[in-house]
Amino acid sequence: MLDLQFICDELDQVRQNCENRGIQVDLDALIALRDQRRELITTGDKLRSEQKEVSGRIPKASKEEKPQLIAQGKELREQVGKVEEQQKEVEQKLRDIQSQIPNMTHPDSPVGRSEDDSVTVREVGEKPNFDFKPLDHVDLAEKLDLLDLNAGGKVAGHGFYFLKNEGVLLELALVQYAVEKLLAEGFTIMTTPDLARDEVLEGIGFNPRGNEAQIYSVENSDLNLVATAEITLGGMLKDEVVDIETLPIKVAGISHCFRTEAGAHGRATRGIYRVHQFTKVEIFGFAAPDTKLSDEFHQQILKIEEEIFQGLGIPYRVLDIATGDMGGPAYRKYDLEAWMPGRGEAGEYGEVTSCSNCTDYQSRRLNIRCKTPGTKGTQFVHTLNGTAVAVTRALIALLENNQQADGSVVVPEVLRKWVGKDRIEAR
RNA sequence: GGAGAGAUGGCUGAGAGGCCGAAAGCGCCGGAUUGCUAAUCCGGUAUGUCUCGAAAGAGGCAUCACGGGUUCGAAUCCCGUUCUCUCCGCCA
Repeated sequence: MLDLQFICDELDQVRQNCENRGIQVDLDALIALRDQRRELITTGDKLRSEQKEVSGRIPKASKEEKPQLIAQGKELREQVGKVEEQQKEVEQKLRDIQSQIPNMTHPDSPVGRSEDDSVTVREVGEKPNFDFKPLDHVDLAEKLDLLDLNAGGKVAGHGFYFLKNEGVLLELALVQYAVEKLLAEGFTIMTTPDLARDEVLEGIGFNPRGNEAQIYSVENSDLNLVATAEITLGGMLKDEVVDIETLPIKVAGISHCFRTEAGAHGRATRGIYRVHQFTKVEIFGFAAPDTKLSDEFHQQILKIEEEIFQGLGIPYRVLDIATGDMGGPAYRKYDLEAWMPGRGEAGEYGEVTSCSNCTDYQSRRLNIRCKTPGTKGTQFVHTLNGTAVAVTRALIALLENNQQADGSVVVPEVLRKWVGKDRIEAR
């Protein structure tokens, strides 16, 4: 959520930004509601002030005066009630509009409405040159007995899967590898709840119960299965004020992620590219409210993500995501797309990680602030997030890039200590 | 799951219908003293929001977990929710 004052002060900028991001918001209605709200506050404050004054006189008033003052107090109470009701209504409408407005955008982010407008920053690593027709991860996993999609479908429906044998070891190894890396980078690691309340989801920028919600919600409760540990890690400091000296706070969480993928039918439905549940190691940061600092932090997170894929020996490219494709909370966003030789006709890039600087967009609604000693007031912190490893997609890239002519898959050096072997052979 | 106790500022903790945005202490900031450090003394020190102001600032209102209610008036009384603690039950 953007600051209301900022929206009103910089209306043209905000309007242009909504345009760039392909979001339609009725900003004029917002301004009208803001004015209404202001008026109601002024009237309400006056009435309350009067009410306080009247009730303050009562204990000292004479017996004769009292009944009249009490009657006056009653009258004022009713008026105050009415104004407050109106104010609530107006504020609800105001908030509805306000929360549709996306974050402002980094001046260097490419402007454009679709993912095709995103800019490739760099391509890293050598794509493998196969002297045979490479298989896709589904065929590979079947040969090596790493994955059971049928069983997943039977038990929970399409989009669920069982990992088996070295598939499991690879999942655990990828998690360990990411955790080891993040520890070395000074992150505090945690495992996190796989469920979270509506208000936390909303604070992070997810819409838990809308029509096209990507979220599984639990009936008769305000809980939802999390789509990412970004939700829980960000929610961790909800309503707190931290000393600015403690920033940046660097955390990382291991969690399951659940996504309904509503409306995504038919798009890359084969295999485990688009699934309803996967394991992820997520990077999260709380930074001082200074775009220069949070941008630097953002670059650090990107660097970590890249080093993780470099370490795995998987070729990838970095995309600077276009304004229209980055989602509401992000101020700037990068994606890593790994080379997936089994995708499409002759291999394609597929998204494996992303990282965003959300500046104060999430913290404003979550009410996460920091305080600078010796100064008045508080400021909303900046939040950042990124994927260290999303297991299923990393697994796809890993299997497809490391396949051999005989159908076996070479285990990347860095994972061998956990997988316990160099190569996964067909059974 | 059952029974009970509780939630107060950055922290600890008093207050039990009006004199309470809230004692005291800690912490922090400014100053005095000080060879340095420590100690001592004095003063200041919540957040949000609206109005006025170029600003410094001044004023109104709100906030004692959250949401309702009672009352002329609620941190204080009542109801609901969330969370914490203790005991019992169950359990990996």
